[in-house]
This record gives sequence, C-alpha cells and structure tokens, in this order.
Amino acid sequence: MTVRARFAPSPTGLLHIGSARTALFNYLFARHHGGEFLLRIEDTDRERSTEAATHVIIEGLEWLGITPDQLPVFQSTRMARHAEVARQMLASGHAYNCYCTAEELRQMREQALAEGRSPRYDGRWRDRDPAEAPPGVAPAIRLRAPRGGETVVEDLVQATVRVANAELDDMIILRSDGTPTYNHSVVVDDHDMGITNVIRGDDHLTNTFRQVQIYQAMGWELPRFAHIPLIHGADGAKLSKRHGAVSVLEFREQGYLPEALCNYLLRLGWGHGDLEVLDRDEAIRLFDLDGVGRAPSRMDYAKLTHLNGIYIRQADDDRLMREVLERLAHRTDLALGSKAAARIRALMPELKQRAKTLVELADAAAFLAHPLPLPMEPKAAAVLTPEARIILREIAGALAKTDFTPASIDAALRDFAATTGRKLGQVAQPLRAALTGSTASPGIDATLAALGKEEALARIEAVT
RNA sequence: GUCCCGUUCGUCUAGAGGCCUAGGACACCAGCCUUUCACGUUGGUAACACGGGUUCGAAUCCCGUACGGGACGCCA
Repeated sequence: MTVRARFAPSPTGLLHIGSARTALFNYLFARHHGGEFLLRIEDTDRERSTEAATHVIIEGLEWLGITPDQLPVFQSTRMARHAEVARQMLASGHAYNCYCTAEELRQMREQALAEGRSPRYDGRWRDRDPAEAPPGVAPAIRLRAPRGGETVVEDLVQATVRVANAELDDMIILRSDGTPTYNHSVVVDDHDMGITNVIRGDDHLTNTFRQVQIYQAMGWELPRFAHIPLIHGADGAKLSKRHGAVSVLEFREQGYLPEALCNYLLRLGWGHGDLEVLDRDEAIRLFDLDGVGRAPSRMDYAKLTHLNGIYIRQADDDRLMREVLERLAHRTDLALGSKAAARIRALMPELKQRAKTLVELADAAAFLAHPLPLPMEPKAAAVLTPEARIILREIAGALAKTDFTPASIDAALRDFAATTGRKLGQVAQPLRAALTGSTASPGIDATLAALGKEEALARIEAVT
C-alpha cells in the first residue's frame, strides 16, 4: 500500500518549532517510502483560528521546503461529513445522545477530583431512555465506548501501548451545537483522506486510544501510529517563548538558513550512526521511524548555530548576497549603492567563512557600505596610535603603486614589513582598523582588494 | 489524584548480552595554524538515574524505586 502521511496543525498563532519537526518527519517518511505528504489545517475552532495563522503555517513550511503534494484540506469544510458519521454511529448504536448541561459536567468533574477519582463522565445517559430527555435541551452525541477489555495501540515509535477501557469514558464526538470534536474529526478526516501513517507529537498518545475506539466503532482500518517525543527547552520544561525563539519564522528573522534548521530538527530526536550533517536528499534516503528516540529532547541553540555556520559556508554567494542586502536595506547609516554592493559581493567568499547567522554576516559586511568617516570601535581606535598613523601613510604610498589584486597587495605588505623590520601584524592591524573600524575582519589583502584602490586609500587618508 | 510514556557526557546522540577501560557531535578548556577574527587541526574534562534480579557475562533482558514528561474539556 502506498504511504500517505499528513501534517495537521491547528492555525492558532505561529508555526512552532516542535510542529515543524513533526511536519519534517512526516514529509521525510512519506518521501522515503515513495508516498504522499498532505497538509490538513485543523480550523474547527473558529474562535481561535485565523486566516493569518494559516498563512504563517503555509509560509513557514514553504520556507523550510516541506511542501505538501496536494492543496491543503481545511477541516472546517468537512464538518457536515463529521456530523454525518456521528449520526451513523448513533443509528448503529455505537453512540448515544447525552443531555447533560455544562454545569452538570463541571460538578461531576469536581466531585470526582475531590474524591480522588479520575475526572470522567459517568455515562448517565448511556442507557437512559431518550424519552426522559429534558425538553428544549439539544443533546451532544457521545461515543458508546467499550466498558471492558483494553484498547491497544501498536505504535511505531513507542511500541505497544495499552490501556484498560475502564480508564476511558464516553467522549463527546458531536457537540450540542452540531459541531464535531477534535478526536472525532481527526479520525473521520484521516480515514477519508486515506492516511496510512499518523506521525504526531507524543502529547496525542492518550488521544489515540479514544480515536482507535472510533475506528473500531466504524469498522474502519486503523492507520499505523507513531508518536514522536516533544521538544523541551534547555531547562527540560515545555518549550516556550522564554527559552528563545520558538516560531519558525522567528528563526528566519534571526538569520538561520532553512536547511540548517531542518538538519538540526532532524537530528533532534533522530539519529543514524555518527551522521551529523546531512542534506535533504540524504535525509530522505536514510530517514525512518526506527531511528526515532522515545525520550523528549532539549532545544540547543548553540548546536543549531554551529550547523548554521556550516551551511552558510556552503551557501551560494549570490544567495547570501541577496540575504545580506535585504538585511542592510533598512540601515540609514549606510550608502548601499552599486559600488558598495560590488564590494560586499567581492568579499563574500571571505565573509561567509566567519558568520554563524545571516545577521552576523550582514553586520560583518556593513563596513563595506559605510560612508566616511567610519565609526571606530574602541579597540580599533586604540590601534591607531600616532606611530600607527605614520606607518599607514607609508603603506598607502606603497599600495598606490600596486595593481591592487590580493596577490600584489600581499606582496607589497610583506615587502614593506620586511624592509622596515616589522612583523606583518604591526602593519595589518592599523590597516584593518583604518579600513574597517574594527579589529576583526577577513584577511587584510582580500579586504583591501574588495574595497578597491580608490576607496581603500581614501579610508587610510581619512584617519591619517 | 488517576492513567500513559520516558531516563547513556551540560546538550543532541551511537549502542539491539561479550566488539564498551562506552564512540561521535555541540558547548567548554589547552595547544597548533595564523596579519586580526573565524575556519581547520591535535589533545583534554565529562555519562550508562538508583536498587534488586536473570546470565559465565548487562548500558543492553526482568522487577521495583526515584526523578522527569504527557494526558485526563461540548480546546485542538
């Protein structure tokens, strides 16, 4: 049978990093098995669902390169079907009408908790004569769940998980206003969409027992389930804002490359020997559920950042150029003309060796676009001693005679250092300060060459 | 409270009874490279939660304990 997996987020705000990993695993699983990957937006809660949130999800997935094979299914469009199935279950005796009020249920829960019991519906309408129904009260439809025995889930990650049916109550599948509940619509949709593998967060594991009961009541074939552990923050608690970025689009803003984020997310909770860095094709080739761990893992921003550095170094210069220009565009202190752009482009092969995020890359490139006078970092200003300025004037003369290729610059600098009896560092650091306003930059010959003779000499002139 | 799940270096993981004096990666520390900063490279610190079994032999199997997480809505 052809594999069909799906990612089914509810559009209630942002695309969480944990959800993104769930989506990635579903995508990789489907691709690995030559199957299909679908997207279903679970927007049945009209109070919380917004169109903007749906866009955030789609945009986030697109950025990560996790693209569904079909147009997304909106769960809200399928509510009539969900109700239809609920009524079928009513007709077949697998469900019944419950006339309890919200207040009645609240009391039931409180009393159970007070008595140290599990807060469950007591089944008071399960076998009651519908003729006793209070007038004017619209009933909710409840699943007539099996009372004895147990429900078993053969989970591809968690192995066999079982629970006594006595632990489960008769859950509502259709609300009194005729709308379906989550567990019900998920089952109906997964069945109707022909989903073969349900891969989702661990937090759904206990829902699965109830969902299995619906499959059984309808006589539908069960999909294979796989519950992957959640991602936690560095302190082991549920990942939230206070741990740092959690929204996928936030990572984009902070200068992470989608392939780095995917690589990191893949290795979080999944392993394949000693492999750390693997691209999309390799991930598809190697990914399977048996490599997924069972314990929750903690988000480690340092490791993500390290991976990001690797991907930035590998990235295409023109692509990085676009990213940097975009990030520098809002800076009013820069003069981002074609000359500046050309300088950045020229130095990009050097710059990208040193940046771990696109934000760092843009910052490191900014000096190339800065009009004179250059702002000086305190450390750089300290380098420009009176003696250093004298050296700079002499070097400027030597440099002016070269054709300004990195090789000729390097030769001129070395020659100057040798003939004046100085170390290269004594020559390079004042130059770096004058040229960049900083004490850290790419190699001085490449920096000079990228700046061009005219600009470079002007910058030296400006400080001497 | 009840039910379900989990537990290998600080973190992510390798490990399917002997290959483990437990391997890799990030982070950290020290050295090398070097015109700065990175990169790279060499080395180092650092873990099988605890207690019982089973076995000739257990990180690996079983049972408890502790700790952690998840779920218990007419939310999804």
